[in-house]
Amino acid sequence: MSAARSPSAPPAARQGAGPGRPKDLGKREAILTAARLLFLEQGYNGTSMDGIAAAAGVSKLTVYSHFGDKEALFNAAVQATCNQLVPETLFVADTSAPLREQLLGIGRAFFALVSSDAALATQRIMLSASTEDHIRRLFWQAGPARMTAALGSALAPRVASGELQIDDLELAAGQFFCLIKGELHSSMMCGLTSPVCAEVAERHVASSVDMFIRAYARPMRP
Amino acid sequence: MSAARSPSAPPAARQGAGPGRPKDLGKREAILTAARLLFLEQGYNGTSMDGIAAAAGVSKLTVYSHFGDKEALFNAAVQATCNQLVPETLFVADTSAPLREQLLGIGRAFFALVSSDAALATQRIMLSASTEDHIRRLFWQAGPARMTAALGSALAPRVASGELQIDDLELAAGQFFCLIKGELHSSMMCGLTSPVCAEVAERHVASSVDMFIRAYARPMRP
DNA sequence: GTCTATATAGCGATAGAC
DNA sequence: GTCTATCGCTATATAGAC
Repeated sequence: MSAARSPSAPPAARQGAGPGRPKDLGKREAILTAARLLFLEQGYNGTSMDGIAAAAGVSKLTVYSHFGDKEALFNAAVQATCNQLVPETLFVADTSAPLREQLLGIGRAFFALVSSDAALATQRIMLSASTEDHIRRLFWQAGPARMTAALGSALAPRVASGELQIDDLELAAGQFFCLIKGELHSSMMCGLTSPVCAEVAERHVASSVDMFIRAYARPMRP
Repeated sequence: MSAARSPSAPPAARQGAGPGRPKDLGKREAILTAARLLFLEQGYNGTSMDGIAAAAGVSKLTVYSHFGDKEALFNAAVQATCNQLVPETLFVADTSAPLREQLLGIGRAFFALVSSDAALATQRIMLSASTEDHIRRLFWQAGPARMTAALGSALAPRVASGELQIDDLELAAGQFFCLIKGELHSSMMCGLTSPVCAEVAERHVASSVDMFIRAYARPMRP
């Protein structure tokens, strides 16, 4: 239902700029881009190699020649997406700003990250029953584990200075991220409130930060 | 690879007790039970109608005669599982017990619920990309929405008495459940720490409850 | 009302031509 | 190195016998 292309048309001059560039890398990149998009949109089982080849503008055998089989292509797409989604420098331990401002900044960035369409789709794929456990663990290491570790490091100076009273830094970091995600994130994963308006998001982040501060800020007895 | 049954053997006297019972209801129930189990174990796409028929001990056409097609059977399985998973009476507003004890009881029950294999599998199915949004919303109404509303009602007397200082009850209830689930739940969804030991779970619930109390218990100025 | 056997279609992976 | 055409397998859904 998609054979509208005449078989004698030259396939070149459609992908990039000049015909003299190395075709290999361009096609490989196009395949990987198409695979990432389709896997995120339709899941592993819902995506066919034919569809990836068609979306990339290449033939199916070209896909198989670059990546071995479907699972290898899926792994490559997962790696690429994870590496792009989580930035290298997550949070700077900015002890000069007030605590609430620092937490608000981290909370806004994290909520925007997990609320993005790409992240929602990634989580759907990762938590799907058809995804194997070793892929899920790979995602856990590349995503949530790095986040909690980074937040723990960012919060350590506040604990050392006595501004925060936290026994278990990793536990508190996990609690912070769970609050920031909140039920809003769960409802988005369930298809409700798909694009949450900026004002609602800001109020949600502020509520979470304030609750975290009330629970962990220095109590009355120094 | 499973044709070990002789075709001349009578298929009766294998399902229930007596041959005089109505076969219709028994087979329908068997099909629904098998469908629920397999859908939870292997997801929608991963489960075949052949597998359901084999697990139920009936033929494939019997499945099609009772439920119209695969999607209708899936919907029926989802409805049945949701209705069974969430108990009718969730929490009693036990204002006689101390606050911490009440929250610990609710937290233990909720954590045990969302950590059960059935609930984990249900959430995998619900959040999967292949599940349609209207099914997800149905699950949201039957599950999380009822939980937060019930906890809000259970906490209302504590707020009225001044023991808790909460502006938005629904928000606080959602925060409580997010804390109880915590990163432990996310890691379980990702295949790590599959059966969490009782001691770890108890410490996790207690940490969440204590943080909630520190954030929302009556401040120093009455 | 139920079962065996089959039609139809889509997908993953491959053979051979250019 | 790339494309067209094809094999083998599986799954949904159905036709006809008992």
